[in-house]
Amino acid sequence: MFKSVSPKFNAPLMEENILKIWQKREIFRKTIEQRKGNPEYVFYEGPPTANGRPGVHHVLARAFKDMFPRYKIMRGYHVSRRGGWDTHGLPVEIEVEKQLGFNNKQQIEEYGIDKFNELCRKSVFTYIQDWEKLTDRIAFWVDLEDAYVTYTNEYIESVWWILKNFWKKDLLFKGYKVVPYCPRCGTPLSDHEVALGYDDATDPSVFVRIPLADKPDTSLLVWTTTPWTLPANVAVAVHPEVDYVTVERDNNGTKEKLILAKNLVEKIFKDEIVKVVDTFKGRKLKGVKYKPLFTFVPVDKPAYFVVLGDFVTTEDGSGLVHQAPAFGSEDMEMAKQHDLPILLIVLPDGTFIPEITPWRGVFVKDADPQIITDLEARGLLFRSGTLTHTYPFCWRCHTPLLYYARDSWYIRTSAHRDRLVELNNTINWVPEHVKSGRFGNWLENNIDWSLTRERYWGTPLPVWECENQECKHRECVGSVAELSEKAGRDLTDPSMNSGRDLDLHRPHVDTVHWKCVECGGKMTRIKDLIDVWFDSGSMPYAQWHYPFENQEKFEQQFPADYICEAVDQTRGWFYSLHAISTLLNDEVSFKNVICLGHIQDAEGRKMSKSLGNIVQPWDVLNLHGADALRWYLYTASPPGQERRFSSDLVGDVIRSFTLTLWNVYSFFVTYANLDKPQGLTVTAPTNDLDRWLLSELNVLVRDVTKAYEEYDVLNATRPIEKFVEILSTWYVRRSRRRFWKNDSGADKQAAYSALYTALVIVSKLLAPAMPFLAEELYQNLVRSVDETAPESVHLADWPNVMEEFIDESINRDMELIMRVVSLGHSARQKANRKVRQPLAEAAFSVGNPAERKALMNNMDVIADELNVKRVRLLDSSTEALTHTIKPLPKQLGQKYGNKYPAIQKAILAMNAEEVASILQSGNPVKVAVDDETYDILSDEVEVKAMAREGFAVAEQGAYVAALVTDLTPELVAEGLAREFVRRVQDLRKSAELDVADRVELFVEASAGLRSAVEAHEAYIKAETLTTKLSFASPPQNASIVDDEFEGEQVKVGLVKASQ
RNA sequence: GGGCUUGUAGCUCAGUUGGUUAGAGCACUGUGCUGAUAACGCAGGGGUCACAGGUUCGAAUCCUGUCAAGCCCA
Repeated sequence: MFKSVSPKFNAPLMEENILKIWQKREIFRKTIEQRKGNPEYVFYEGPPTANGRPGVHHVLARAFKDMFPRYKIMRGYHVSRRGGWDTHGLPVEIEVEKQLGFNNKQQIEEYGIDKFNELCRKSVFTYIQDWEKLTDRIAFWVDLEDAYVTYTNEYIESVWWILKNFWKKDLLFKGYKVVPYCPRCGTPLSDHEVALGYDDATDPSVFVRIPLADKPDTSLLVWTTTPWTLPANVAVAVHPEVDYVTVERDNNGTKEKLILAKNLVEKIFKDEIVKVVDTFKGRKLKGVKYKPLFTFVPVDKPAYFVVLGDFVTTEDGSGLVHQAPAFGSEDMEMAKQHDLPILLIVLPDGTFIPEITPWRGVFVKDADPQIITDLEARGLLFRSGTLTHTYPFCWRCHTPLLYYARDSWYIRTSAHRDRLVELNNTINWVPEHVKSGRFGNWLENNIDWSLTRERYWGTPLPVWECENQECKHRECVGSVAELSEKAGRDLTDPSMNSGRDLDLHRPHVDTVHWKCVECGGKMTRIKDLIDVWFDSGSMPYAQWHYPFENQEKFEQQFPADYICEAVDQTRGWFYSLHAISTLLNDEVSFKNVICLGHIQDAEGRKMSKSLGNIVQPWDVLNLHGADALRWYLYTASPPGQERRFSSDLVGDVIRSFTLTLWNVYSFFVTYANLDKPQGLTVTAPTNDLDRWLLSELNVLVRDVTKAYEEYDVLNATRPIEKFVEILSTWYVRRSRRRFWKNDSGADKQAAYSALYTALVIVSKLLAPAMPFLAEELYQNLVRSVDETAPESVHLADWPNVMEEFIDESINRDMELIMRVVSLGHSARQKANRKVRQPLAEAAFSVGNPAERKALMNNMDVIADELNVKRVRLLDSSTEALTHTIKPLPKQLGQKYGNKYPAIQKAILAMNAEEVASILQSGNPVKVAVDDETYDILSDEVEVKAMAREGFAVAEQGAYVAALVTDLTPELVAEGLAREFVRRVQDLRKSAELDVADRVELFVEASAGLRSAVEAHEAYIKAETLTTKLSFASPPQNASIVDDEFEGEQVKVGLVKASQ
């Protein structure tokens, strides 16, 4: 009937087999095709770069990416899950540079951009097989055969189309950007490169007087470590909220006044006595004009006044910050805000321009002493010294970096700031705080998107400029056709392009020129590439080569219902997607997003190569399998939280969850194959356990479904664990005898049906999260008996909630039963009465009438679990009871506020029995405190009944279990019989008999035990499948056990009976 | 330096509008149960709820500050 199931469980082996089945039957393809024509559910794959090996953090993202499409497919949606690869950018170039032994851009240019880019193109897919293997093994179903690739001409053309669109809307513009720049290498450095080169440096530390324009005796005191930037000064920044002072002091015989931050006075003047003549907030200085220090370069806009900036600190310096927009990014921001002039007084080689006459051609750092001398001569120098601090150097040549304004192209995202925020508010973020927190704040403080990258392997910025310096006419190109038209030849036709196929990368695209329409000059592409994030953010359009092809496909696949990446993507992919779709379509590009936390090692440190604490995904997969790994990632902590990770933690999943489920499954199959039950569908269960199980099962379906709809991964998974636990430890354990029964009556059938239904539905609920185990169960439980059923659990429909089975009261009642049984066991333990020894009676006290009723209805279950002859309620009318009372702080505290402590004290001072009897009759108790009387109601005090004597008692809250522990000779005999059965069962097991084998027993026992065995012979024979029990010496071939218990001796011999 | 997040038992995590003695699972110890189980039941040890103030009758929870960790930005 069913394929027999080994109780041994080998996850990796099972999973490999399932992989083969999926592959052979093309299940993934079928999950897509089967739902063709149904509503679309759209998932976007954030493209990874394949030029590094995939790690555990990639498994994390891919596991979360996988589960919702799987769920939606089972709900009947059509989900095409297209993969993608991010193939451009600096990391790729750095790989190739390493390979070639290069360490600067000049070497690349000498080597040839053409050849260099070809190597980049190949390098991108170095590890693609690793990626494909891992993706396959963890069952991330994504279409990699038809994946989009960002370096293709088609992809780039779509990106160009988007840029042209922005150009037409005046959203693409040229400006300045201050970047860390190496004057020797002549190149800006990426953040990553800057981080490589920090070192200690000794720089000048200079305080300068800047006299006010209309009060020459008063100066701003300004501090800088880069005197060479002073000739480019155009403003001074102060913090609006910081206190500033004007101090008066003696300067070589004349009085002078200086303005500086109040709390820096002591630090700057040390022992010198200065007179504070005025104190004021920084904002009062706004707009105050001063005399420029230098006037080498004329300014074309208002300059030389005080501006307000939150970035100003009073940790060092003077609290007044000199602003040279060309040489500091904060300075540049201030320049944009206040429309300040930008004085570019340094050439790309790091020397001053000719206009700076005294120091023309001098390297700026070398000019520092001369500038200081000049200031001193003019009486503007207040103090000069040196300062040692960490400063970035070029990691290649150790030249100190300059912060330096370079031409840069921007997208005017700040013009749509409000819309970016509005649209973001419609997105469902998990966890929610990212929406208004990290991502929302970022949008609210949006600055224009700097696009330019001065590199080689990336999407070229499609802007051409007239070489004529007088003209500089610019055009943006939005398609290959447009470029061909301008160039006057079909760029896609190799015969017209020196035999070359079209390639939109450098250097080929740079060879396309045309005549300027304004002046007839030569149009040449500017050299810039664009930020790779623009590539990935264009993916909704560019993956389809939209709008040049696939318009319908695009319409159907935009926007995404769901995306998922780690939290570091807030300003990466999440932003680039959002910004592009907002500016282009005025729409969101994704509706739901799970933002994952990072993975740390078992000690909570981040995983890094240098610490050597990286967990390799394959180590975990080979040991525990993909399901356990996935399940761990889903259930361990909320998705947005960073999580500690180790192989051992994944192993716990197997022990605590997988094996429990496997054992239930194996149990079912074992017995079902013996009994061959007829029909396994559930109609109207009559057995209480079945009714309870099916009720819990459908609550589970309801809750898990709701959680999936809300992208709540924890609640889509953890409740299944809980259900499987009670399925195993309560339902199966309580139902065991129903399956053992010899007859095949209706009750047995019902038990099979209920358990079967639970297992099949669990396998479906599990399918999106544990795709392998779910399939294994489904194939055997469903497919092996029903060839018309869907071929795979992943082609099956998601289970519907059968509301008619849900009965909250039966769930509550069963929970109560479990609770009182647990208390009963506790009482047994205290009385030192083991469970095998039957006891006469257990009595309980419970919270309310409904619970009393539930207890009465389930007395047989409780009696059986606790091995007692009788179960009843503790009853105050028939036995002496004592009561305890406990005032409840929640109720009384909220009602009486600060009078609560006194009231509580007063209640406890009263006679507990009196209070209990009043409250139990439903009347309020009157309590007097400080001349006031309060009515205390029955639900404001907990009353607990306690049996006074003759019982072993255990309690918890309002619940009490009391056992009668006195033993009669009959009870003792029955206990001995059960001990005897236990020995025989052990013997059966050690003799490796089959579950259904019949045996003969030969017994030698001391007198007490012998009479107990005789008294319970029928019970013993039935329990142990014994056909004949004789008090005689066992034969030679018997399995034998000798034992002693409860003061009795026994020797049992066991022989398999001839049937 | 700024923003966001996190800090509860040896480990992984719950903890509701502030309210009884801060919980669960794993691990450990004891004990019981078992013809599905690699299990399971009961009990025990294990806590400065990161730290310091504040609000309150009452704070793991609310407020302020500090420390530590992670990410992003400067």
